[in-house]
Amino acid sequence: MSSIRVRFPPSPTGYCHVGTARMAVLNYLFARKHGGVIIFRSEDTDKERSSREYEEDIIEQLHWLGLSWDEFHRTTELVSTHTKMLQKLIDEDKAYLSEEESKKEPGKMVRVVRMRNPGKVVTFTDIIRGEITFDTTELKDFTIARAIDDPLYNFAVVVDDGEMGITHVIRGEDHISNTPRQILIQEALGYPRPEYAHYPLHLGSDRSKLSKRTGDVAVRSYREKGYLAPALLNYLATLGWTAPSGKEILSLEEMIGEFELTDVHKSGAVFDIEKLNWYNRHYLQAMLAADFAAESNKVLKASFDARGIPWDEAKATGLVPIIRDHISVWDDLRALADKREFDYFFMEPQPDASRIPQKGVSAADTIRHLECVKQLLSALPLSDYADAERIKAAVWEYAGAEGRGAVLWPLRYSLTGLEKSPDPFEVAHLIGKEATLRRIDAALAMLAI
RNA sequence: GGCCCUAUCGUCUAUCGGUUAGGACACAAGCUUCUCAAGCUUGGAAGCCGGGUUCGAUUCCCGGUAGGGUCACCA
Repeated sequence: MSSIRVRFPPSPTGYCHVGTARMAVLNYLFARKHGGVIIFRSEDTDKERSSREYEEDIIEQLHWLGLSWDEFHRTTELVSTHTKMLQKLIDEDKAYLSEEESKKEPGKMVRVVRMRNPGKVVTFTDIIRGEITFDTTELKDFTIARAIDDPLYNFAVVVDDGEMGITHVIRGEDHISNTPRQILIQEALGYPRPEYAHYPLHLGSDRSKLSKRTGDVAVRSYREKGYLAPALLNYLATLGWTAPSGKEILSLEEMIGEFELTDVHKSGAVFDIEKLNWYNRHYLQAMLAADFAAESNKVLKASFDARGIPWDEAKATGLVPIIRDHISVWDDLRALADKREFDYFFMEPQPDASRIPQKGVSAADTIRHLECVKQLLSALPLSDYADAERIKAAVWEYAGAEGRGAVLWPLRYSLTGLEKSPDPFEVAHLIGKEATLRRIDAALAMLAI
């Protein structure tokens, strides 16, 4: 039996940020590794900026990533306890009500609660960074509540952590300077001090704070672009943590098995979209064929529908293997489809006559090659079109003798109308014998003019 | 600016005083059925600077520099 208790304390003031996800992942791995309890606590003390919509998004995205928790709370639902503790501090003269002019609304008088700062040196041991010391006198008598029934974050956090028996506070290093304040409140209230672990923040490509300017920060936008949950999860976990085994590709279970807070790095890491893409490609390749095909067809169909091109499910399904090794993210497929990269599978291509011959090869020779290939392919029984390898075998000898490029380029270009595409055998296999011969004829006709 | 934290290839990192400083992403070249993609092979690429400690420092200590964080009646 473990007594470890951690928390996910996001403030619902925006859509689930990748930083929030990373915080949750680290807490999750630690808690699950040690059989601890995870408490999701929505830090909604800022009533003006918090909203249920954001809270729901955070819950939805964390679930999408595969994370879970054992208890759910909202800070604002715990205010009566906060008020009680605030009053206790005031009664003991460890805090006091202070009548001052409002900073937010100049001219208006408010009664905030200020901590009576004992002004001492606070030292705490961080699991990731070791000993950290602060002289708290410079903090003066800091504010802990806007009013007796309206606590500020630093106060609410300490009370909630204390009441919920939190044993490990795992959070980003932006909170490291909050820690001495919180320890002061904690000591005044008599709560035990939890273990602290402050991990470094991840940075944007220019090493500044990751923001909308340096890249996407919302988990939902990665999801919308077609990143896979296990890929984002894997990347986020290994950004700032290295598994002892040295493995870079790890499932959630494997990460739990290998995770230790002491292996979390001390320096900030740049969020590298290229590496995320690599992870995503890996997980895309690992998808079950049927699942991949279903999603692939969905994305492709949306593009075709949008452009009014007739949809052919069977052809699209045949395309799946080609798509599979051309994309890293589903968005890549969307972009390819919108750029008409796959249109030739569904409709006649629009080749440019001048580009049918391979560079340096005459039109006359090209016509001759195309005629020969046409003979070979037309002699090939329909059943052989079920296998690209047999189509290849049919023309391979001729192409080898006459120059592969001189033969294969016009073949492929005639079938696709594109300078870049999968090989002609694969294409012929997918569009079938009839279309293959028809397209060769069309190319021949263009060249004859 | 004060305080706190950090510092190895372009990026993510390994190294826990002695290594030809290893790996991954990205990049380049070559190969593999014309093009593209994938794959395979090969290659270039790093210890911020200055002092110590030590027989020996990337590693330990100090200083500098740089970057980040934080200095709210936000969280």
